[in-house]
Amino acid sequence: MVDYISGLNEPQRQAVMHGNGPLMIIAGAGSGKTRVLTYRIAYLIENGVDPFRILALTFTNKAAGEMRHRIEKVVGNEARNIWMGTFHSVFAKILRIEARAIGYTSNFSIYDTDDSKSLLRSIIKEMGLDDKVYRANNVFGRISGAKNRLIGPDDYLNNPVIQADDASARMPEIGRIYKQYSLRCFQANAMDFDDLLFNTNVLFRDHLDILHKYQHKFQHVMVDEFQDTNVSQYLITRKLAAVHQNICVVGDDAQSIYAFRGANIENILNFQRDYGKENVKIVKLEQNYRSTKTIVQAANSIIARNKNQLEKHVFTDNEDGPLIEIIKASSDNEEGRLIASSIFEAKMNDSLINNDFAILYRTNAQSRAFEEALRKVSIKYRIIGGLSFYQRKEIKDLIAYLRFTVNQNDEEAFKRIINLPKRGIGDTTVAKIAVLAAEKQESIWGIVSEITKHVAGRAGIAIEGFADLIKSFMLLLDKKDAFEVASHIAKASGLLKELYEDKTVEGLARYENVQELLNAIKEFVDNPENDDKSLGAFLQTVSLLTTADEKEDDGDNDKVTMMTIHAAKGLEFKYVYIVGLEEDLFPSQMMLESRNDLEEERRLFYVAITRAEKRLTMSYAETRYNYGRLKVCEPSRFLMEMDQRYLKMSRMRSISQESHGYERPEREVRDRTETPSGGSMSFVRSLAQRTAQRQAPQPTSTHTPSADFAPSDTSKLAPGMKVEHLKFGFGIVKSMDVNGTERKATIQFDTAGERTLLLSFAKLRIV
DNA sequence: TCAGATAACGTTTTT
DNA sequence: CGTTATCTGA
Repeated sequence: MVDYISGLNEPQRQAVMHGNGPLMIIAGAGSGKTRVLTYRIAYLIENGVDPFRILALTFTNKAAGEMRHRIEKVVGNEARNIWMGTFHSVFAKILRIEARAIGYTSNFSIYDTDDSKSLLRSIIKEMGLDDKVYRANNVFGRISGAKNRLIGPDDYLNNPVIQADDASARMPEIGRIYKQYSLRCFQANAMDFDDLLFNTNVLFRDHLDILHKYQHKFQHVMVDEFQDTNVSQYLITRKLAAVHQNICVVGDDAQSIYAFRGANIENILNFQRDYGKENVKIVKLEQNYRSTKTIVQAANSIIARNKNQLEKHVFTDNEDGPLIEIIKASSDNEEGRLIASSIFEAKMNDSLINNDFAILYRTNAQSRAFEEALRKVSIKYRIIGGLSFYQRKEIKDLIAYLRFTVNQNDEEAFKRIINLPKRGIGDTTVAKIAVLAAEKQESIWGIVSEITKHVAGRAGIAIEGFADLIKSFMLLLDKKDAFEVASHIAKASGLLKELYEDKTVEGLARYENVQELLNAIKEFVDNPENDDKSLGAFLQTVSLLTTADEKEDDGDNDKVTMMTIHAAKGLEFKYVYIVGLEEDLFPSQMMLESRNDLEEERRLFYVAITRAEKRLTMSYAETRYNYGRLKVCEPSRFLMEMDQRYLKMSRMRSISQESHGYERPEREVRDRTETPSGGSMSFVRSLAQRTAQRQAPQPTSTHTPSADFAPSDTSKLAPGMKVEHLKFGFGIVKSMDVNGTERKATIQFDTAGERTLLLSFAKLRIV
C-alpha cells in the first residue's frame, strides 16, 4: 500500500481522514487541494467504501480524468468505478437513463450554445419581434441565468421582479420567448447545457423513487471547485447527499471566477447553514507549496482589496524568488516578440523546457500575436480553448447528420442538414414544411418522412430523397456501432465527397478534420471503459467535450501553453506570463462598465498570479489592434493595486523603430519624456498620471501608424504589382512584394505621405 | 435556388 | 479584422 498520509500537513491529514458527515475544505491556491481530494477518495476506498458508491464532481473533464488517474496510482483499478466527471456529464448520463420519467427519450440531443442561439433567433423572428432589440446573445443570457436559479418559464412570467426588470430593459417579451424556447427544446427532444442541470432538478423533484435510488446509491458525494457551483448544481448535490450526509466540498472563495455563469459564492455560506454549523467540519488549507514568497504575497496584495471573502491567510515557506517583471511593449505584436524572446532566453539560461511556460490572457482573441511571435523563434506551443475542434463547420455538419439520425426531432440539426450538400431545398420549402407540420399537428419529421402525401413536384422529390437517406441511416443504428454508422453516414450523405473534391488548402484541412472526427469515434468505440458503444452514447459525450479535453495531435508534447486565465484554473507552471494587462482589457471593459464588481476580476488576476511556481512576468501594450482598428491603451489599474515592492519594471526594448518619421499621439510623446529609464517608483508615478488622465480619453486615431508598421530599410519593392482590396487600416496599399510569409508594401496613408511597410498579417489579393 | 458581392456587426470568461 | 446576414443577378 502506498503511504500517502505521512507526507501531509495537519489540516491536510484531517481532511483526508475525516470519516462521515459534511466536510468543507477551504483550500488556498497551491495548497495541495487536488492531492487532498485524491487521497481522501483513496482513503475511503481503502476503508471499505465501494467505489461505485462514490460520486466526485469536478469542473472539467480533464480534472476528472487526472484525478481518476492519480487515485488509480494509489488504489489501482478500482478507481475506474468511481462516478467521476463534470456536473454536466454525470447528470447527462443519469438523465439518459431516466429520460422517460420527464418525457424525453434517452436519445435526446444536447444543444450547444450555437444551437440555442440559432433556435432563439428563429423564435424571435417567428414572434415578430425586433431582432435588434431582442438579441439572441442577450436573451440567451437571461434565460440561462433564470435556469441556473431554477426559475422555469412559468415562474419567470409570474415573477413581478423579473418582469419589471425585463420591462425596464425594454425587453418585456423575454418571458414568452423563454416559454416558447423551452417548448421547442422539449419538442425537439433536446436539452441545452443548463437544461442538463435544470432537468436533473426536475427529475429529482418530481420522481422521488428515482431520487431515492441515487440518494442511496451515492454514499459519498464530493464536489471540487465548490466556489464555482451555481444554485442549480448545489441543490442537486444537496439532494443526493440528504440520506448519508456524506458531502465533501472543496473550494476557495478567492478563486471564484464564474459568477457570470451563475456561480454563487454564497453556496459556501449556505453550506454551513444547510447542514448546521455544529455538524460541518471545516478545514482550511493555507500553506502554499507551489509558489515563491514574492508570488504568494503579490497575489495576496491583490485580493486584499476585496470585501467579500472568508478569512484566510495563504502563506508559504518557499524561497523569496525573483521579483515580478513588468514588460511594457509599444504594440501587441511587440508584446508578442518580447515575450517570445523572454521565453527563449529563459529556456537557455535556466535550462527549462517548453512545458514549463504558460502565457495567460484575458480573452481568446489575444493569442494571435503570441502565436506569430513564437512561431518566428521556432518555439512549439499549444492553445487551449478558443475555437474548438467540435465547433468547426465541417465537424458540426457531420455531427448534425449523426444527431438527426439518432433523434429526428432535433430541429437545429434538421435546419443544418436539410440542404447540405445542396439538394435544391431552400428556405421557402423548409418554411412550407414547418407550416404544414403546425397545421397537421405533426412533427417535422412526420411530414418529411411521408412527404409524397403532402407535397408533389420537384421539391417533394428532393425531400423524399433526403428522407430516404435518413431512413437508411436509421436502420443501421441497432445493428452497427457508432463508428460504422458514422463512417457510412459521412460517405452516403455526400459530405465527405464534397470536401474531397475541394482541392484548396482549407478544403483539404476540412477533409482531414472529418477523418479526425471519425478517428475519435473509432477510439470511443474501442475504449473498453465505454460500455455503451452506440452512436447516441457517443453524441452525448461529444457534446460536453471542451477544448481542454482534446488530445494532442502530434507526438511532440513539449509545448508552451497558451490559454485564458479561466482555462488555467487548477494548473501550474514554472514560469508564467500574464499578458495584455491593460485597462479595459483586464479588467475587462464590461466589468468596468457594470462597475459594481471588480472583485471577480481581481480574483481572476489572483488565479493567474498563483499559477506561477518560480517566476512571473506581466506585460502590457500601449497600442493594440481590435477589429482592425488601432487602439491606444492604458496600463491596467491592477498593476497599481499590486504591492509595488514585488514589482520590477523591465528596461524598455526596441522602441527605436518609432523615430522613423511618424508622429506618435501627443500624449504618448509627453509620457515618454517624463518617464525616466525605468525604476519601479517612476513607473508608479507614470501609472498614476495615466490613470488620472483617463477621464478625458484620447480620440483613438485610426490614422496613426503604429510601430508594427515601422518602415523597412530594405525597401526594394516588386515594381508595378497591383493590389486589390486596397483599404488597409489607415491607408491604401499601392503595391506590394510577397516573400514567403512576409509582405512588404507601399502604403499611401489617408492623411500623411507614402511609406514602405512590413506587413505580417494583412490579407491582400494580388491581381 | 444559389453564388458571389456587399454591408453590418461584434467587444469576456465556459459547461 | 473576421464572420455572418442581406442583396443582386442569373
